[in-house]
Amino acid sequence: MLAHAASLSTSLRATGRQASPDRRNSDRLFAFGSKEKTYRPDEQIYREEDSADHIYRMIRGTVRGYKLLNNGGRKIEAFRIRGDIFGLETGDRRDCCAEAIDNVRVMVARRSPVVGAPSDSDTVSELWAATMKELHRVRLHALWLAKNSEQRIAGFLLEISRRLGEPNIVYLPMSRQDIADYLGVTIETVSRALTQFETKGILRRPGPRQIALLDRIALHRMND
Amino acid sequence: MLAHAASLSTSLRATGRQASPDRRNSDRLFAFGSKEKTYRPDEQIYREEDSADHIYRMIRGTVRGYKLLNNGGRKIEAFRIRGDIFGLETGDRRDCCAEAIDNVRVMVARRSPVVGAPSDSDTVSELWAATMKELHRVRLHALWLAKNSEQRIAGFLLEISRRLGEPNIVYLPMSRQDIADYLGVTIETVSRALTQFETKGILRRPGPRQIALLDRIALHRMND
DNA sequence: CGCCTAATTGAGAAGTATCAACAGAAGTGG
DNA sequence: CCACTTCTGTTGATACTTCTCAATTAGGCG
Repeated sequence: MLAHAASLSTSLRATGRQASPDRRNSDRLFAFGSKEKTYRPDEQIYREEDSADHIYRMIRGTVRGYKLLNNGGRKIEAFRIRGDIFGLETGDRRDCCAEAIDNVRVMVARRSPVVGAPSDSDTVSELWAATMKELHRVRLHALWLAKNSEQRIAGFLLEISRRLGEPNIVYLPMSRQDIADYLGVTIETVSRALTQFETKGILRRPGPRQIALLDRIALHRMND
Repeated sequence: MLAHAASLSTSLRATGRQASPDRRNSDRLFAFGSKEKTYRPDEQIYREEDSADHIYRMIRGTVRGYKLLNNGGRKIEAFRIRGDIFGLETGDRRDCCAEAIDNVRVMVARRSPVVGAPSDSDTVSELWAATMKELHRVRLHALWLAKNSEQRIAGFLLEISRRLGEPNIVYLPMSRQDIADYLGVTIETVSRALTQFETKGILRRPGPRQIALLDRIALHRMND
């Protein structure tokens, strides 16, 4: 029982840092009867109002989590990439959709055994870590409410680059429409900001889906 | 142990609904060695980078949780009112400030005993419920990224009215600047939207801090 | 190559911020 | 009690940002 307490406490403290995509970080969550599934581009993983029976860990590819707006629009809440855990809901029904952007491979675990496995303290700890990480991410996203389009797009580039391991060239898995729906702006605004950044020498675009960040400092300065 | 599993599961499911401000909902969290504290208007409760040792439950008054932006601005992340639990952090340091708006009374509990009390399944359950409720709230807030000023202000009025129990007249505890910083717009934009709503007969303003919502349906229509 | 879709660019309209002026309420001191 | 100050909120004019709609270009793929 003390072990339980210690691990829960540890997980609460550990989530200030970003968890590595290392599989071991969520081994316990997906230890019992979990299985792998694959999805094709634009294939739905779950819809709003589906029962929230399972949680997922990304193995490969990119997933968009989004809500359909009543005006016909769409708001993307998160992009999930390798190592991310998603599908943690507040109720027993999904409150957003999830669908594959490209070819996706995930691990799927039933939520009930995970939630109801109290003797395994590591499982509880991992669930806390994943939940706290998600809370932190959403809080940061909500901060963008006070930012203009340039700042949002700069922030997006830094975020996606960091999560992909800061490669020389970022290969964007998502379309301009996806980016726009994530940031709450239009595709034209995204496009214009990228053009402007390229003009200033902040980035270079070898192709529409490829972006080389030449000056991360400049991007950081916009947000701070 | 099965009781633990059941309660954890239950709390996950229960948080889709809004918890009532009833004290019993968080009795266990504040059962051990918690004490009450009061704060005067604009008094700081904690700062960013303070150690996140305690969690709080609102008894009376209103608190703003906010981050200072590097451009000198301020982004309010949440208003906390009677019954709300706040101070749940992802790391061991505060990542936002909290300060009293009016005369505030809170219950304060050390986080460590709460987190490290595994034998009390209700405590774990309540911590889950509070965390999940917070996650849900922040997710909704992030959705406003895609909304214009009119929609944000309509949404704010509905939110604050609902949380205060939908009285005939909403007495706003916070200033226009607070509202503006919460929504990511300017005070002038807030003011103009209120004027426009009043012109349309959607609301009436007996005073600057008093708003009578005459047509909630119209406000809902703006967001949907 | 030719088709189809995604992305970019341009022009004008709409939305929002900025700056300035004004109004009203609350507090202060005579 | 009144004059004065101060603070908050509202209103107006203008500049800037972002959206909308349309046209064009660039890439991907048969």
